[in-house]
Amino acid sequence: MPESESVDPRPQTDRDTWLRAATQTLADSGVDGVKVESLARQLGLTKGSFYWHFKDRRALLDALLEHWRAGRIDDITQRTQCAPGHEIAQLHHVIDTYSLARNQRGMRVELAIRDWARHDAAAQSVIDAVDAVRLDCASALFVAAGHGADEAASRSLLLYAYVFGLGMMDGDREALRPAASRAFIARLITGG
Amino acid sequence: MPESESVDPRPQTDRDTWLRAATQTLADSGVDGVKVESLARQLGLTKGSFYWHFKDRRALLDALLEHWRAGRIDDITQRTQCAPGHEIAQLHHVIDTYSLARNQRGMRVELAIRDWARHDAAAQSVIDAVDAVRLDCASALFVAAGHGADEAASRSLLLYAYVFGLGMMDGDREALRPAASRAFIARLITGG
DNA sequence: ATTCAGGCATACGGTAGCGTATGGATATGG
DNA sequence: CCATATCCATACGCTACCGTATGCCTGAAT
Repeated sequence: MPESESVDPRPQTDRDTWLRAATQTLADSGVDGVKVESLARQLGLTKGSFYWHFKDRRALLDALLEHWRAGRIDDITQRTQCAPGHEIAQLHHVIDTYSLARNQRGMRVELAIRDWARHDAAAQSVIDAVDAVRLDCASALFVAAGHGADEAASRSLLLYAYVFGLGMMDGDREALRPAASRAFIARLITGG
Repeated sequence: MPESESVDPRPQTDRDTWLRAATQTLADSGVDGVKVESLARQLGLTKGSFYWHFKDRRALLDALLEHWRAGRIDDITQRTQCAPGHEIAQLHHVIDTYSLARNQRGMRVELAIRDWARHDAAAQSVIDAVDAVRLDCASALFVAAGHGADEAASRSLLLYAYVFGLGMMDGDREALRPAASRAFIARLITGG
């Protein structure tokens, strides 16, 4: 009985299969669409498999949240690092990352989790943590570009409220927003 | 047997009771929380009452959507009329209407319907109609204030994306947005 | 008083989902 | 060859919800 601290060589292979399917369903149908038996049918498995990998449905949802939180924070910290003097350009890149039709899937996941957070404390906690990092990183860029702390915070809030509001208003179809309009709005937000 | 055209003296009293309860539940728990038997318990009634007033659950949801659509469009047309020369002030009033903590309930209904629209064509159609009126009315104010058509459309989109994005980001609790910050953001959006 | 329709309760069948219990299969190490 | 652990299927009980069928009650019209 090796009770040593060498816990797991690689036990997450099939667990991640469930996580991926759940994330996809979350993006497509919201958190209420993430159902154990529904996912099992989709994967060609049964509940027996699920309840071996997860204690219950809630454990899957918590794992989903944790995975998303870690991924988002990694993404933000990477995307907000730039050479001095290029802060505004970097902020424009952040805006494009969210408002471009590419990676529309990420936006759907985000919106689903935000809606979920309206009824679930754990989801709200993850949203709060991710938003705090986002606003801090964006504010740091604005400050590095020469703005005051208050203005930097205001512009950061406007930036993220805009990109998520836009993602909510034109779900996937990007009609009514030509490139010139997006560029004009981005300049208003960044002050560039 | 009076088969005349005098159809209904007042048959909507109890129907509206169901509609009000459904709207409240929609705001609190999303569309998936609007359940016939749950509403019946909440109202101290049973399904027998519900299925007398509504054909099925879908009829309740459709009535909900239609009621919201009519109310929103009335509200917009009223709120975007103003004396010449006061267009920017009127736009600031529109922003305050949404971003103020007051009538946070209206925001919750709005967010619930927007999330609902991601899976339901009827809800999406209502959202599209309301958004079109909103953007048109706001654009008309910007144009009356002297902006070009393209800039007016861009600023209107930024305005609504911001207020809904903000409503989504800080669900009800209005921390991190002091009055000075809100005023600064509003000036950026309106150009005032 | 009788009739009749509005308004609601009760009772039923059916579906979908959650969680548990248990057994089968495969593989790996002793 | 056997034992143990991993991974999954089957089967069960339970609950919540939808929609329908049907019956009760009350007030108003005749």
